[in-house]
Amino acid sequence: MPELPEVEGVVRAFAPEAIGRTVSDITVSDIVIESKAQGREAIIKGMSTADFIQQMKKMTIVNVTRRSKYIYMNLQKGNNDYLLVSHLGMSGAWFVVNSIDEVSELKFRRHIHVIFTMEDGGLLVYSDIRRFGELRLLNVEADHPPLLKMAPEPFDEIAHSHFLDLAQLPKYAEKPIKEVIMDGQVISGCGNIYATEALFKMKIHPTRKARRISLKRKTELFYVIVDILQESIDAGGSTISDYRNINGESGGMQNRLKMYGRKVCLNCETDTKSVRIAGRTSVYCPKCQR
DNA sequence: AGCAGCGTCCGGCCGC
DNA sequence: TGCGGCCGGACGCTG
Repeated sequence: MPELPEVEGVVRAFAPEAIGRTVSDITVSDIVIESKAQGREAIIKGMSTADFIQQMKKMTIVNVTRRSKYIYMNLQKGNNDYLLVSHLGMSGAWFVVNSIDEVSELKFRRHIHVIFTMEDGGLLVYSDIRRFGELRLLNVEADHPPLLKMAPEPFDEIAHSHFLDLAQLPKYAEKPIKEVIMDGQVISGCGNIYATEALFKMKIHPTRKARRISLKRKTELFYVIVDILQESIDAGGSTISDYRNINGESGGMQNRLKMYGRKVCLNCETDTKSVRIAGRTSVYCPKCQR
């Protein structure tokens, strides 16, 4: 599943392919059209399929950046600016191809839901096996208020003090630390994989209450998360389950994970345990993590 | 007002 | 082999 490092990899590969190109036409899968027609918010969020198709035509992609786990595509049409926000959910993937036959893996080719045909004839293809992803066309970021509530980028200077300020708030005091570090308003981009890794490295039990961790240890935890995110970016992200980079490329971080998905602790060979925190499975070593 | 809890968006995959 | 249940980012709704 794509977290911040995986999205960063997508953006780095996608941006040079997409910037400067103009959308000629949009094709939406029958499945999404039908789901939307029944009133569900399937992939295309906040507007009808017809409106999305109509508005996206003639849009020129002028920039592609990452914000937390979101891909932000700055668009222009005439004198107006727009923002297309793409979240990959559990299984979203972008492909830059000349024909959908070039989407080589069957399971991605079978779940192509939005095709952007560009004026030069090329295709920007959005595939999403489980349809948890989103495409949201906005005028400005503020038109979707939850985006404004995201924590700063973890690599920004202010991210550390922001993290400490929020993590010390009474409303987080009794929460499991893993839930706190996976809250995108506290620190952005840290999902299940990297939260699991950071807590293992810090030898902190995932259910430990936030208030039971000193300010000093919280600071250390913050920088461990940042370091792991950076290490993963450098490794090309983790290719787990349905995550692929542009055009199906895999990353290398999955081979460097020390706890996520493990049955046995690498430090002490104790069997790992798992517990559900905030609805998600959390793996930990009962001996190393306290 | 703010928040906890749950439903929603799904198909791959696992275990029986 | 067939099938029920599990899994999960982030938002929206409800109480």
